[in-house]
Amino acid sequence: MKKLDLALDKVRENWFGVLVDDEDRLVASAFGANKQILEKYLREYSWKTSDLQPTREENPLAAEMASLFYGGKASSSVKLSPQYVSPFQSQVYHVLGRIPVGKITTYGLVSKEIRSGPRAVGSAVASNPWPLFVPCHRVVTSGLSVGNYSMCGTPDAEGSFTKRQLLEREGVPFLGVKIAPSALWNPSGE
DNA sequence: TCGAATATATAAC
DNA sequence: GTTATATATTCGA
Repeated sequence: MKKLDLALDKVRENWFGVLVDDEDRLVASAFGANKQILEKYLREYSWKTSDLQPTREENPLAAEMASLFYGGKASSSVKLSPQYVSPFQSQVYHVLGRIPVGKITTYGLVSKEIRSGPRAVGSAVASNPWPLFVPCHRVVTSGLSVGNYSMCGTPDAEGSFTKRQLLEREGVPFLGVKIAPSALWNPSGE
């Protein structure tokens, strides 16, 4: 890898940032209301994983990410750069990629699918470098409450609120603070 | 290597 | 509602 580029875009009240490698593959993505926090997060991720500091560039992937955030569809051709995630993380993200739009699954069901434990799945989902592109917001607790969500690396109430909004825009039905059981998707296909 | 820290699940009160 | 305990993976001293 020769270089990394960092691209930022603002749509309505949020900033969207992507880190792409020299083959235009997505290394990491992040979003949030605060541009400085967003950029700092992506630069630190870049430094920790590759020892490269990215240059500032334009990239259409940032706008695509905004589209996903506001309920649009992904253009199918986004390539993810796999080199900075563990084998265990890859397994988890493969399962997440199969969750249909408008459905959710739980940390426990994902862990059964790959013969691991729910807590380990939680850690892997929390460290997803490609939020929105890998739909980690579609994983919730076994009690069907929304659960936690990190933005720029930190989980908080704001994150959980955003997670719920994402799910609602995708058509996931809520009953009060819980998700309707009809929206549950089981990765084992039963 | 080991101990602590997780975006958990389950059972018990 | 609250604990207590089991659990897999990761990270740092």
